[in-house]
Amino acid sequence: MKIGQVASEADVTIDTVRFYERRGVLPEPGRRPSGFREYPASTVERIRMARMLQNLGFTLDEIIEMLHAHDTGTATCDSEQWRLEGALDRIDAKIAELRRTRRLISTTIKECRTGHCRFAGQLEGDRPLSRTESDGRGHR
Amino acid sequence: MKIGQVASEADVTIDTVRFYERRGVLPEPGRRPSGFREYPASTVERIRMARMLQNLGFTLDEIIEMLHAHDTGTATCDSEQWRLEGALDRIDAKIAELRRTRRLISTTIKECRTGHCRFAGQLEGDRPLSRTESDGRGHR
DNA sequence: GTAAACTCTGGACTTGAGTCCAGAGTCAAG
DNA sequence: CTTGACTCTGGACTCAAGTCCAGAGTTTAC
Repeated sequence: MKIGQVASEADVTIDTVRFYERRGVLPEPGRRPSGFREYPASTVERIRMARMLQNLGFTLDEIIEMLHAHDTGTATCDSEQWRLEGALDRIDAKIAELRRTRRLISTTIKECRTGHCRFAGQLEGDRPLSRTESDGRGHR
Repeated sequence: MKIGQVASEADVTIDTVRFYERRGVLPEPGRRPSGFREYPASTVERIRMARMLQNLGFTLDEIIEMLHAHDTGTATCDSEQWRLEGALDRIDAKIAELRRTRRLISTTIKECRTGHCRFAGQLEGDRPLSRTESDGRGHR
């Protein structure tokens, strides 16, 4: 596969594919005599996996580490080495954290409903300032 | 509270507190006659909440939106308006996505164990086309 | 055998989220 | 008081993760 096809199937730009190569997310692909990169179909999966992990808040460096661990672990694939599993631990940790945060938000909402908002006094309540200016610029 | 105390209790730097103010995560605080910012204790909670959400992969803009929705909803706190709940939906969505990704990784690991790694052929040494065919165990 | 579409390299640019001064004023403990 | 810690502003800087060229070569469909 040429880079364009890989990119479109993995739903990223060509630039991103090349960037991933520079960063080490993807190994250097083979080249045609013309210099064009030639990818195995599996590259699409690899990119998709990387994007998923990124979406979940992992940095490229973490992802590179996971994939690299996988790559090298693959050498002894049936051993316990395959550390892509580290990703599972991380994901479990993240899920747990999401649950905690969810509970906290839930609580916060209930508190607010009963008039004990823990963010009270941020704007209303203590009018001191910030609400006064009418530039409407608001936040964001 | 002065900025330094807020920062240390929320476990961020003073610069971050001021940055959050510029971005709108925090409303403009009151000032002492000297010009020093004066924060209500609740600011610490607000920052902690923001950090938690960030940790989970939400961008500052999303967080600002959630908090702002909360702030304005607060005015009618017992109404249905309180859209911080949007955060709950997002968190639920994220948990669902984490689960899906977890399953995918799990599968990938199993595949590899049985010699059908979907990333096969990425490393050099990859037999020409990543056939990853049933040559038995992983690879190499 | 041509266009149109694709790919190459290398570097510059962007955006998000901070981080780091410098120079000057303020606070609080002794 | 004085001194050392704290705070102010505004702008420059960093780092990650892309994104966007320009100018030149390659492939493919007609």
